[in-house]
Amino acid sequence: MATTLKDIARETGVHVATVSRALNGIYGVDQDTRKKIVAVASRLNYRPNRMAKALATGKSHTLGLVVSDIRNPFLTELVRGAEDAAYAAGYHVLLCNSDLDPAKQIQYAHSLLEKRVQGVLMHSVAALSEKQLQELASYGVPIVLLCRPPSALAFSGVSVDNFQGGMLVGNYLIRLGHRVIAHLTGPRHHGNLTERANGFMKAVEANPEVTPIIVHGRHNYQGGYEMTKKLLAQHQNVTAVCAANDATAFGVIRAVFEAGLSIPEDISLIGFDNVELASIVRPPLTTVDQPKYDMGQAAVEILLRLAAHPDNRLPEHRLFGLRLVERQSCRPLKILTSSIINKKSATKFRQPPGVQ
Amino acid sequence: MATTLKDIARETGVHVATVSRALNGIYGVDQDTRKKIVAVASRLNYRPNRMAKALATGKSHTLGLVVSDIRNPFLTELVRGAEDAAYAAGYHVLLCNSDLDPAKQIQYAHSLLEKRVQGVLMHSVAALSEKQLQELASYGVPIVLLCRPPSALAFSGVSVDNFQGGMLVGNYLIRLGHRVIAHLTGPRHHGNLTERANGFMKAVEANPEVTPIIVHGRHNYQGGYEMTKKLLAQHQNVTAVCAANDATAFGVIRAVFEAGLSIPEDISLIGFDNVELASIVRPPLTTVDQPKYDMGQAAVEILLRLAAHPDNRLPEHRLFGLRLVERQSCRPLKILTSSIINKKSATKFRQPPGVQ
DNA sequence: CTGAAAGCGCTAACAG
DNA sequence: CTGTTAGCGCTTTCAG
Repeated sequence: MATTLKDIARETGVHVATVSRALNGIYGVDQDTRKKIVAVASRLNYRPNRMAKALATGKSHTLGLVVSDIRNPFLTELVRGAEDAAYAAGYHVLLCNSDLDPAKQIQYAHSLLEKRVQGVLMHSVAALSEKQLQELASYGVPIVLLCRPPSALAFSGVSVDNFQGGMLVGNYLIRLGHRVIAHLTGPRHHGNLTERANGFMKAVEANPEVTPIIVHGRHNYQGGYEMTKKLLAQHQNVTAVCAANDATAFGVIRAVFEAGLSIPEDISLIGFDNVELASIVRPPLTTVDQPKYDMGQAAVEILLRLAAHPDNRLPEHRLFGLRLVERQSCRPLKILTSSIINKKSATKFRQPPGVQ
Repeated sequence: MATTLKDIARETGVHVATVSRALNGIYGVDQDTRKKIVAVASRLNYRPNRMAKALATGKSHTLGLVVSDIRNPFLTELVRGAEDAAYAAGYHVLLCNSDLDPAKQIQYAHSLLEKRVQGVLMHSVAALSEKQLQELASYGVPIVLLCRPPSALAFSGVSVDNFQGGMLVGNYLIRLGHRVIAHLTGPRHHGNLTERANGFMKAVEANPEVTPIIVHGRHNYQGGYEMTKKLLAQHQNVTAVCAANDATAFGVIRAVFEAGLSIPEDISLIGFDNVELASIVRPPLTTVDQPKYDMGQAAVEILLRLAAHPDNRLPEHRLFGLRLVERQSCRPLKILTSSIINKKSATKFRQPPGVQ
């Protein structure tokens, strides 16, 4: 069907090896024969069969990428960064959505290995056991973990310091004067989110005058909405809430709004991730920026370096910095000691316990 | 490195062909030898080399998918639908981001063909010439076009009727009583968006009392913002705007807000696409739903059917229905004839020309 | 039921 | 500079 080296060889009257050399621009082919070969190749619309090439060379020029769900804007951005880096290096990426299902994750990983990808990027691997990961690694194909803390497992990876991120958020809110702060987090043992919660608590503990309220729930829009409903019903005195991530924060916005309150007038809100939407929503969301795109890119860079040196496979972990991006969902809280509170804000704004 | 059929054959004392048969569950292998082979295979952690298999069988079990930018939420959803359908059928998908660059698009398509994908899904092919598409098609690999109208080109595809969608929007707004309606669209010859604009105009023309205002610009958040700034400055009397898509509508929201007006009180707004965000933004956006996920899924189904029948390659086009989803960004306009206008709305709401 | 052999399309020494 | 040969790992007749 498709034209092959052999076709060109026959047509040109030379051996396929020569055609191969000519087309691959290897030094050592007569200019005239090369010209002729190239001409025939283009006339016949020759397209090299990369699978055959890959089989022969052992290089598929393909990477695997498994994420839980590409529709998560955080992951979308990460994937784009990865794809761009791969493309720039002449690689393609096979995209897999695991839906956080460990079995599906493993299955995908195996399929990828069978397709002889030269490396695989994995996100949301928290649910995999160390044994499972080791098994995958045992095939000799480099694996880079996305958004997992640097571990003793000796896997390469890219991540941010979530603990520090949590502290960042906590301190920010405290510095603004908030004293009753709710933190909406995920399920009880979600690695990254728990780290954020811990960081937050660390900040709080350094300031005995602040009261933290930790709420567990689903860390998404719906979950944020539900957690906030509950929160608002039980704690009239919160003046600030920080959410596990932006998606959760969006749910908070809705719930706060439905409760007849305003952000940031009554409740200061801060998210985490800085997805695109954070700047579009109203009020524009103050949040912590994770360099998603760069992380995807870096992960591929590490992967390719690892793939290029089957010897010297020293794992590498890149830790990215976090940055608070202030928008309009937080406001400084006037404290008792700050003498003057004008009428308007006194009635319109929620005040910390004791103020009213 | 990796264990191969040959390894298993040696270990088991049979020929590789037998091993192949045994492992592929082909009828005609002694139960005992099969058992032994399977045992050895699993002991050696055998993973078939799919590339070799693909080379031998001519089936790569891989599909190509080129979109402009996965970060476009519309496309994200589409991609997810496609990936799910592919996975369900035992296929993988290679994801490519072309950034709407025709050269990059063609280049990606060629790379995919060289990797012997069994089919390719392409979005945003408007910029490609018929000749270019034909060239790609000439390789005999089925191609399904995403979001292009059924054409004479005899390509398979999935799409919606954008013209009808435009009418749907126009009629809805007219029925609500709006008389000066702006339509924010894209560049002058953007196929789909132009169709929507045409459909909108069709609706308007059937109602002589309605004044349409067409604004061209970039069909994204920023563009929507800019177009609206201009619109509001030049036309004090608009009471409704429909945007080319949701992203544009989000820009409208911001601009309207900054102008000190409210949605839907002063301006009724309607989008197109129904991306997830549409229900999250405030006010929740009334829009036209495109079944993105289903379209991605359907496209893969068509592709696989085409791939399965190299003979009988009758192109198939699936046209999906559009559905108006009413949320809270539009309000009915009180007309002169509707006798009573209470004080509050008279001062607070914008009224059509002549009312104030 | 199983072995032998050829082949998928390309690369990579190794000779000439 | 170019042809020969072997081989990547698996499938698939064709014999036996």
